[in-house]
Amino acid sequence: MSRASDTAYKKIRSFILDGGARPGMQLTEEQLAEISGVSRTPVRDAVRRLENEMLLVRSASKRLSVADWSDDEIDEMFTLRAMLEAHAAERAAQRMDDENLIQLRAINDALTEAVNQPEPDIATFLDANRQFHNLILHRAQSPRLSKLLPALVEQPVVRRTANQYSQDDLIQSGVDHDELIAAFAAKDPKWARAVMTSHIRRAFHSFSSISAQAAEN
Amino acid sequence: MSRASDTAYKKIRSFILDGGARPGMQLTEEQLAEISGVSRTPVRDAVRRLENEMLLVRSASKRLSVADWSDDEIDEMFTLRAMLEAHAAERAAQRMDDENLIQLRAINDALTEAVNQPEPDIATFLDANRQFHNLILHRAQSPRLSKLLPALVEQPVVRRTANQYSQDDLIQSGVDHDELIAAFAAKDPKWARAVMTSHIRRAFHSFSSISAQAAEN
DNA sequence: CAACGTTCTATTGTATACAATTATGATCCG
DNA sequence: CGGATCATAATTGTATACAATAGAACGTTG
Repeated sequence: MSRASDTAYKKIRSFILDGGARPGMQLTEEQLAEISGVSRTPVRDAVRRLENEMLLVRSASKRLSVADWSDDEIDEMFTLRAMLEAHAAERAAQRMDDENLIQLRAINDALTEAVNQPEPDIATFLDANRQFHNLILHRAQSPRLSKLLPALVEQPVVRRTANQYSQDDLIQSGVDHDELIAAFAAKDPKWARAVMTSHIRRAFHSFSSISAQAAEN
Repeated sequence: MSRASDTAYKKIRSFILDGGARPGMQLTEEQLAEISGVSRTPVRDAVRRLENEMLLVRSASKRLSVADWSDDEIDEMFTLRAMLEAHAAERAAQRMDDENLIQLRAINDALTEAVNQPEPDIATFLDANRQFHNLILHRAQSPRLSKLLPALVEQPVVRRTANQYSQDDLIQSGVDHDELIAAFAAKDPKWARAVMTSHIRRAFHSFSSISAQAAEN
C-alpha cells in the first residue's frame, strides 16, 4: 500500500484499538486526517479498509463511528472465526514443511517465555500470537481465507480485554499451540482442525467470562 | 452509497460480469472512469469494493486486473462458500417466520417456472436464485456473514458459465430449494445445513464438469 | 408551546491538478 | 548480441477546492 494511506490506516487502527476511541463514538474524516497527518483522500482509503475489517461502521447517513457489537454478535464472530481458522489449520497441515515447523516452534517459544513470568509480557504475547496464526494462514495458501479472516480477528474487544486474560489462559494458549505444532508435524489435518477449533472456542469462553465480570462492575 | 461511486460500481461490475473484460486483463483507473462516466475519485472507491469481492485484483505494482482464478482456487472458493452458506442456513432455520416462508416459496415458484420451459429463462433464474439466497442470508441475521459471503458468490466464473448449465441442473436447483424450504418450515437447523451443503457442492461439480468440457475445446 | 418549515452549518462526495512511482524503451558498453 | 542504465511515458497516489447532502438551530404560525 501507498505511504500516506498506509500510515493513515495504521494510525487510525491503533487509535481505535489502543483505546483512543470508545465503541460507538462518532468520527469525522477530518478528525482522522488530523490524527494521521495526511489529507482526507488517503484517509478515506484507510477508512474503507477499516470498514471491511468492521472496526469502523457507516451509519445510514454516511457518518462514521467506531464499531460496537452486541454480545450475540461477538458470539457469532467467534463461531465464524473458529470455522475459518479450523479450515485454515486443516489446509495448512497438508502444506507445512520442516522450515515452517521450526519457525512455529521459535514463535511459540517466545510466546511461552513471555507468559511464564511473574508479570506476563502481554505485548510480546499478542505479537507472537499474531505471528503464529498468520504463519498458519499463510501456509493454508488460500487467497480468499487470507481476505476473509482478518475481518474477524482483532475486533476492538480482543485487544481491549487482552491484558485481562488470566495468566493461566495465556499459558494454555501456548500449550494449544504446541499441540497444533504436533498435529502439523504429524501431517494430520483432522487433528489440526480439532485443536484449532478447541483453541478458538476456549478463547471465546475466556473472553465471555471476562466480559460478564466487567458487566457486573 | 453515493451517486457517482455507486454508478461506477455497477457499471464496472457488469462490465466484468457480462463479459466486457477477460479474466487477467489489465485495466487502468482512467479506462474505468471513461466507462462509468465519472472521475477517477469515485472510480477508485468502486474499485476498492470490487477488490473486496475479489472481482478485481491488484498486482504487486498496484496495477489493476480482472480476477482470474485457478481450478484449485475455485475449488477452495466453493468449499468456503459451502461452509458459510450452510452456517447461514442453519441460523436462518432458527429465525424464519411464516412470512419469510411465503416469500421463499413465491421466489422459488418463479425460479421453477423459468427453468421448466423448452428454452429456460436464464436471466430470471439467476435473479430468483440470488433473491432466494439473499433472503436466507438476511434471516441469518449476522452482519459478518453478510459481509463475508458476497466476496465468495458471483465470481466471474459463475455468471460466465450460468447459461451453460444443463436444464437438469437448473431444475435440480429448484428442487434443492424446495427441500430447504421444508427444512425451514420444520425449523430443523441441521437439516437446513445439510441440504444447503449438498446444494452448493452439487453446483460446484456441475461447474467443474462444464469447465473441464470447455478446456477440451 | 408544539409542529412545521427555513436557513445555516457541518460533513461527506466529486473533480481536477499535481506529485510519486512504476513500466517501457532507447542507448551505451562489455 | 546481451545486459545494465538512464530518460521518458504511463499509471497510480495525494492534496485541495468546490458541490451535494444531511443535521442542527432557529423562528414562525396555528
